[in-house]
Amino acid sequence: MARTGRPRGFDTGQAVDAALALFWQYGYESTSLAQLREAMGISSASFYAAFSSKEQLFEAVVQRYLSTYGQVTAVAADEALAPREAIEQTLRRSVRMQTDPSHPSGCLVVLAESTCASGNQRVRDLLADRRAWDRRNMTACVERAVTRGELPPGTDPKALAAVFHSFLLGLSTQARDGVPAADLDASVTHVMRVWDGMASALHPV
Amino acid sequence: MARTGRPRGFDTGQAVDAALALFWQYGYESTSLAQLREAMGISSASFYAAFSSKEQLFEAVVQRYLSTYGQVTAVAADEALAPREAIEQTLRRSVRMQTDPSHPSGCLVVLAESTCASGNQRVRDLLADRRAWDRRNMTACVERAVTRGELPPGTDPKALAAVFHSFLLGLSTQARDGVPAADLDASVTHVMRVWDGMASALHPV
DNA sequence: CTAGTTATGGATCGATTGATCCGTAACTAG
DNA sequence: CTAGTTACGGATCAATCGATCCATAACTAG
Repeated sequence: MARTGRPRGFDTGQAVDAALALFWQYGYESTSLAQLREAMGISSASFYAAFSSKEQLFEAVVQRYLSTYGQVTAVAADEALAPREAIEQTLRRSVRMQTDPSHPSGCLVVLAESTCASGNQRVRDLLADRRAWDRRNMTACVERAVTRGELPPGTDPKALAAVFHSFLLGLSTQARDGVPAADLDASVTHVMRVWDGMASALHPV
Repeated sequence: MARTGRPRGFDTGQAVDAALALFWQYGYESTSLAQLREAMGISSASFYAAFSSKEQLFEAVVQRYLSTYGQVTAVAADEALAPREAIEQTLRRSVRMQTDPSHPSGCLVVLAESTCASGNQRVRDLLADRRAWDRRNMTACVERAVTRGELPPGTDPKALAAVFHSFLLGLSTQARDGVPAADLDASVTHVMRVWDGMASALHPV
């Protein structure tokens, strides 16, 4: 059944996508309501009727980002994949996504709120939670690899995961600084040697 | 000879240090003039007489940062060191510095302006220049290693440097997210295996 | 001493911030 | 049709932004 009252004059999904592009480019605090309203093509009243506040809009934007672009890191949580493959694919897909010229470079989760006023702790936590999730997935990959006998028993999962996660986080700044995608993709091949170096201890010559 | 006129009632160096702490913690845009003036304990007039503008104060702050905390990455430019040692020390010192609880975590150069309003491009460039400098130093380390016969002739300096630089850049976000220094230091040991893996091609079994 | 110079506190600037309010338009239910 | 509901454009809010101005204080040169 159709809802009563005057119908909304704009598409909420498209408005969130427009906001996503702005928050991704400029970050949370540096994107103003005026910018958002102009990109959405709506008035102040319509904005608050639809999204309640800047912060709640940002939450919707993050949710949208995570369910689309952000999915590139979800392979790390796929237990059907071999652990090494899961991590390598996480890195390669992240490189490709973050350097895609059809949208702002880097990752919104890393860039949108690296530093912020103390009043926006909620926004920071929102993104920090996702980073922690990625980190846990990568750590779990290493732990699974040890269980499966693909890495030596003495492996330190936290330290090894920190290598790949740090590399992943650094991609955002590199992408923003204009490092070519080809260089980044080649560097993924190199960083995966960390894994192989650990694994080679399992096959003594 | 003493300068004429009423003497300054505060120490400029201490004021810059106070500003450094704020910009490091909250970033450039999120640190307000009111915060800065309160931390410095001076009035608006004194502020502008001494520093001209928020942007110029930030430049002084960056200069101060680079000549102190930021020196941890300067070892990468030291050609007296063995290239591998230079890179490893850059990473280890960065871990120690960025996790030191006596000041804000992470690196100001990476965190203070990852995203910004279009009007602050100047500030962004200021920090991006330093990141590019670090990157060039690390690339030069790899190139020197090839010249010195410590890495194979076919090595891709850009790709290999991208591994270490991406790892370095990622440290800031990890430090902000509270990853323990011990985990990060252990991960440096692991990431250096990328270098050793390349170098081992020089010594076929 | 006086004249010149610089720094000070504090009021204040115009612009912009995120957010609210109001009268009206556009729709549905009955 | 009328009554009820929701969305609209646009004016406007208090707060804060970075920055400026002015009268006065505190110093030096002569």
